[in-house]
Amino acid sequence: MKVVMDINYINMNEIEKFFASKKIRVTAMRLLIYKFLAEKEVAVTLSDIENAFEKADRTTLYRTIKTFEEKAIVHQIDDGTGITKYALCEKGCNCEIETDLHLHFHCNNCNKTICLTDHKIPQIKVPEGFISENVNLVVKGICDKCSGQ
Amino acid sequence: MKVVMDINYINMNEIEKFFASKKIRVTAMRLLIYKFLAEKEVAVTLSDIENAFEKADRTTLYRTIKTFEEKAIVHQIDDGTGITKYALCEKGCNCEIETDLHLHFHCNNCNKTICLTDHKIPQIKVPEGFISENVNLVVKGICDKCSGQ
DNA sequence: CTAATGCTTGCAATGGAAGTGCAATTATTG
DNA sequence: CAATAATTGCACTTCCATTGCAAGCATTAG
Repeated sequence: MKVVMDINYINMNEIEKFFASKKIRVTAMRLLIYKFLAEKEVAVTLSDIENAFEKADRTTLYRTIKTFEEKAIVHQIDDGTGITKYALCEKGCNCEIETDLHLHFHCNNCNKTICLTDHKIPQIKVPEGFISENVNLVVKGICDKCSGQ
Repeated sequence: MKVVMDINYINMNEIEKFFASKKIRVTAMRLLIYKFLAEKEVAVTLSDIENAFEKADRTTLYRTIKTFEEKAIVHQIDDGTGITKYALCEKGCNCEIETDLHLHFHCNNCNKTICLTDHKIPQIKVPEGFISENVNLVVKGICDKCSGQ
């Protein structure tokens, strides 16, 4: 796939180094998708990415995201809309590590889902015999932009 | 649809009264599905119900569950598997009321999802400007039955 | 530099779950 | 019993997730 590289080269170099550190190949598609995610403040669906890159194949986007997920570059968010969303992991975010989970906010008005990375999930107690490995917490309501009006 | 009523009649009468109090009609299908849910300790998917009542149409099961949901007889659970699950509301469970939310536990081993009705969700703080209306919390790990071995 | 290898991409197709329109059936009410 | 309203079953449709295979491109060994 040929793309016009109208994107910041300095940034790109950094991303390339980042990809190398994650031991994945640097491809145009991956760079573009990474950049797209980095520019968004909200979690996106596969369809969002699809619409942003209409020339690319859905499968490629899908597998790119899956690759990112495996390498802990993005994390999946299940916000209860039924559609899986994705967002870049923050610096130092260790999504694989159970204790590092932040919560997600889903706005019922604008339908956007945001990572509240500063808001760690409190310790949840589970009954005797249960072993907690992972916690998913989604708060639904009205986001700051929608409530401000 | 004709069904063999090989089920406890005394129970059935109670369920009928319950349905009446919820202002929904008593039908064979609804009684059977309610009984099915009551006998399960875990949240079930539409497919689970489908497999249990192979003679019934999927649409009927689907709409029955939707009716139950509207009348706050069952509540939906989104446990992150991507498939919506349902469980009976407990006595006094007010799923419509945001403050009454309990957490759910999803076992990564047996793949079952359980309502931990005794475990209320702690108050979650959201940033300035955000309005919390609803909280969904799913803990994943190993359940008591699977960890006991 | 070139060939061999392996990862990446695109196309086509599949599968599963959710949801809807309509007609037929069943229950309720007057 | 007749009229009305709710419920059920069938046939589709839509949408998202996922996979197999072949072609293309990048990396490595020689």
